[in-house]
Amino acid sequence: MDNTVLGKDFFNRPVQRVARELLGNDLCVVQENGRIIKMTVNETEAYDGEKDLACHASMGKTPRNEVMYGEAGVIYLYLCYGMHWLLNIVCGDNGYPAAVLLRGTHEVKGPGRLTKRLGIDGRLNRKTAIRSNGLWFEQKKSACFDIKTGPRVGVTYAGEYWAKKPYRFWFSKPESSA
DNA sequence: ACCGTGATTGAG
DNA sequence: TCAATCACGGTT
Repeated sequence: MDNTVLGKDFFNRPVQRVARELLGNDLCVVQENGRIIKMTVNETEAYDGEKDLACHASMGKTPRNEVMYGEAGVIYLYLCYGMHWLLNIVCGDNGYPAAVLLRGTHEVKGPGRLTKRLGIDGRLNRKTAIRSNGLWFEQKKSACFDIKTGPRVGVTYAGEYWAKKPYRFWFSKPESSA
């Protein structure tokens, strides 16, 4: 009984919808030692096109953000503040720059700590999120309910309109009511 | 609150 | 070339 792997069809949709529906599914990574880590996604953010002033593509295509203009389901990993690798998956139609940021799982809170725990870095940038590349997503049957939305983190520079957009999505385990 | 850290970016 | 900026996290 194979778990369903989320593929291009899943990510090739409006990024807000992908960000919301990715919650509750498993992020899977093969470590250097061959061991597989699986964690439940519980926080995401949507970055939606050149019009979105918080999106890396807001200034048009550059060497760094070029991958966002490509095929859905491809990994976008970039170094933030010189220290932290941030994991994104390209979403939407080819040619339209959008991506969902993986901000956290039930096991690890924070986008920088997440990649550190997973042991991933820029080597995965521009690779497709499939098992043979060592990073993929598996659909989980467990219900994901009570999804919350709110402003994205650390994007005040984008101006009030885009900074306040409810493009951040998260939910809590039933056990932890807090 | 403030700072480490270095790639990225646009300007000169 | 150069300096400002930055989708963070740890410490004060």
